[in-house]
Amino acid sequence: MVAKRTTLADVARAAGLSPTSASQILNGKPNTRFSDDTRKRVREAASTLNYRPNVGARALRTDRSLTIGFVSDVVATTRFASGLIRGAVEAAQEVGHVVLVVESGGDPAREGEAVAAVLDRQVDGIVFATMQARKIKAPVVPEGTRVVLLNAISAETSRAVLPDEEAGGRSAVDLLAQAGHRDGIALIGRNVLSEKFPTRSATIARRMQGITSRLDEFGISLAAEKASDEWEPDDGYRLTKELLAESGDIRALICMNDRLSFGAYRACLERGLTVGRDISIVSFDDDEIASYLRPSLSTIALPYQAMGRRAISLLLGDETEPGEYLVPMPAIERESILDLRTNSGWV
Amino acid sequence: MVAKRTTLADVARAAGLSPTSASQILNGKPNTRFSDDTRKRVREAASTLNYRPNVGARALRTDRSLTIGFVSDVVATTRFASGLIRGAVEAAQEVGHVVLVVESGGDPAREGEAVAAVLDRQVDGIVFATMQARKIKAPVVPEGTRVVLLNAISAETSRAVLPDEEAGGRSAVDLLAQAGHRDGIALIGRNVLSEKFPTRSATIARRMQGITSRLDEFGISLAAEKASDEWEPDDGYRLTKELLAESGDIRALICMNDRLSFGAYRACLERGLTVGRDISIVSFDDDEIASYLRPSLSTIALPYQAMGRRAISLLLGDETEPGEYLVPMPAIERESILDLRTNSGWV
DNA sequence: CAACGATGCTAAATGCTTTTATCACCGTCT
DNA sequence: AGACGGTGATAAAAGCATTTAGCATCGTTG
Repeated sequence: MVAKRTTLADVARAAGLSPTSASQILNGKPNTRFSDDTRKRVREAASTLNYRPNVGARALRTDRSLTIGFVSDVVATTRFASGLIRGAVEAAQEVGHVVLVVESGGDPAREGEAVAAVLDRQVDGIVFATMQARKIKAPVVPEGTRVVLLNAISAETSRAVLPDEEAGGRSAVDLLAQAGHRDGIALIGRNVLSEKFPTRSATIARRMQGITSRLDEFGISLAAEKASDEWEPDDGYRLTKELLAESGDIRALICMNDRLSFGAYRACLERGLTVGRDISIVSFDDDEIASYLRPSLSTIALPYQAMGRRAISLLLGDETEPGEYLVPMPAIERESILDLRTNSGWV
Repeated sequence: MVAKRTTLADVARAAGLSPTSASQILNGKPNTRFSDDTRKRVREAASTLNYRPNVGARALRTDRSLTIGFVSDVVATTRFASGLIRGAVEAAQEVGHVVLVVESGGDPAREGEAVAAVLDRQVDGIVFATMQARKIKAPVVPEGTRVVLLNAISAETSRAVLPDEEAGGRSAVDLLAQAGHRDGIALIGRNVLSEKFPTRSATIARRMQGITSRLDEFGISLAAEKASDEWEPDDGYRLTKELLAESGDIRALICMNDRLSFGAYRACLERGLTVGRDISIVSFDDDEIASYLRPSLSTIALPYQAMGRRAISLLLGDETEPGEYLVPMPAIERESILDLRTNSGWV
C-alpha cells in the first residue's frame, strides 16, 4: 500500500481547523487574524506530517508554478554551451524554481511543440537559448508570457542576454599590449560571412569590432590576417602554417577561438616555435582544451554559466526594459603570452 | 488584455456538449458511445480553438504528469557528462514527456530538497544521475515512485544504467590486437584506489577487468604499467615520459582515458615518436579532444547519450527487473593505431 | 403494450489549493 | 437593550480535467 502524500486537508484536520485557515496561515497571508496558538498548531502539524504543497494544484489557482521553461534550439545541452543550462538551473533553484528543459532541434515545428509543452505545464516564463549566438525569429508565445532570449537576439523587442563580445575583443588586445606586444601581431580566423550575417552569428562582428578598435587605440596595425569561416583545429593549423611561411616576424597571434588556437599550437611547434616563449597566443572561449594545452592558453572566456544565471534573474526580476543585457567576458590569463618587458616566458 | 487559454469547457461549449463528453472523446476513452458526428465536432472544435489540456490539472486527477525528474549530483550539466541529459531529454520528448532538471551539488540535504521539488510537481518518475559513475546511497523516495539510476549503482535493489565497461576494456585490446600488436604494450593510468572503492568509481575496475582478461585470452602480457589516481593530461605526460625513458621497446599504449592520452601524445612527440606510426595509442571516453588530436585518437566511447536514452526507456517502459542495464561502448576507430600488418600508419 | 436493451450523452464528485465573502461570538459604548 | 466594532475563524467557489454513476430516448421483442 503506497502511502499517500500529505495534503493541506490532512494538516487542517490534524490542527483542528479548516483548510482555508491552514492555507492562509502557511502562506502568511496578510490581514488575517489567527491566534498565535492556532498558527503554531498549524505549522507544527505541517511539519510533523511533512506537508508540501502540490505545485500543480497551486498553479491551477494562482498561475504560478515555480517552474521555468528552458527551450533551446539544437544543442544547449551540448558540452559547448552546457554552461548555459547549468547556470540557469543553479540560479533558478536558488530562488525556489525548477527548470524544464526542452529541445527543438532547430526545427520550427518542433519548436512550436516545445513551447506548447512547457506552456501546458504553466511555466512562469521561458528562456530561449541557442548554442551559436544567433539572430533568431523569436518563437510565438501567448501575450503576457515572460520571455528572455539567451545567447540570441531577435528583431522583436525583448530582453536578450549576450556575452559582451566587444569588451571581450578589447580585453584580448589588452592582454597582448600589457605584455608589451606592439608589432608582429597576426589575426587568425577572421570570419567575413559571420560578420555580415547576424543569422549566423550575433556576436562575431562585435568581437572583431572590439579587437580592431582597441588595436587602433594603441596605434597597432596587424602584421597579417588570415580569414576562415570555419574555426576547427585543422583550420587553425593550416592558417598558422601558411602565415608563418609567408610572414616574417610574427610575435603574437590572436586566434578567434580556442579550437583555432589548438591547431595554431601544432603549427608553431612544427616550425620550431615555442608558444609562450617565441610567440604569444591569445584566444577566445575558454574551451575545455584551453587548460589542457601546454603552455596553457590565455583566453577570453565565454561566460556561459553567468549568462544562464543572468537569464533567470532577468526572467524573474523586474528589469523589464527590452534590449541587450551584456555579461562580461573574463580574461583568463594563463601561460601562452610572453611578457616582452620581463622576457619571462614559458619554460 | 491577455487572451486566456482555451479550456476543455470552451471546447465543449463550442461543440454543444458537456465537458464530460469532450474529455472522453478527446481521450479516446473505450466503452463510450458517441455518434461519429459528435466526435468530429469535438475534434474540430478542439483544433480550431487550439485546445491543449492543462497538464497540471490533469495530473491532479490522474497522477500522470508526463514529466520526468532528472536529478543529478554535481555536474550532469557539465560538458563531460552533458550527453546524459541530452539523451534523456531527447528520448523523453519522443514519447511526449518533458524533463525537469535539478542539481543537488552532491550535498545530501540539497539532494532531499531536489527530490522533494520534483515530487511536488508530480513527476512520473525520477532519474538519478552522477557524473562519475559511482556507487551511491540511493535517495529516499516515497514507495511506489519509479526510479532509475543513471551512471551510478547503489546497494538497494533498483535499476541502474551503466556503460558496459568490461566489454569496452576488451574492445580496446581488440583494436590493438586486430592491428597486429602483441608485444610492447603498456598501460597508462592504472588506478588502484578506484578499482578498490566503488564509491569512487563503479566502473573503472570493470574496464580494467576487461582489458586484462582480453589480454590474457590473446596470451599477451603487458610490457609495462604506470599507475595513477588522477587522469589529467599532465599525468599522462609524466607517466608516458617516465615509461618511455625506462622501458625499451614500447609499441602501443592503452591509456585509461583521453585526457591521459592527450598528455601521452605530447610525451611521445618530445621523444621523437610519432603517434600512429612509431607508436599506437588506444584510449577511453571519446572526449572532445579525441577528434582534435593529430593523428586523431582511437578510443572506446562512453555512450552518455545512449545511456540517457536508456534511462528513460527503462523508467517509462515495463522492464521492471532490478539490476544493471549495460549500454555498449562503441569503439571509435581513428588514426592513432598503426596497423603492423600493412604497416600503414599515419603520415 | 409493457418491458428491455441499446444508444447517446451528462451531472456531480474528485484531485488539491487559494480566494472571497461571510459568520458567530464577545465586549463595549450609548 | 441595542448597535457596533473587533476577533477568530470558515463555507463555498474557482481553477481545469477526469471519472463514476446514471439519465433520457428510441426501437425492438414477447
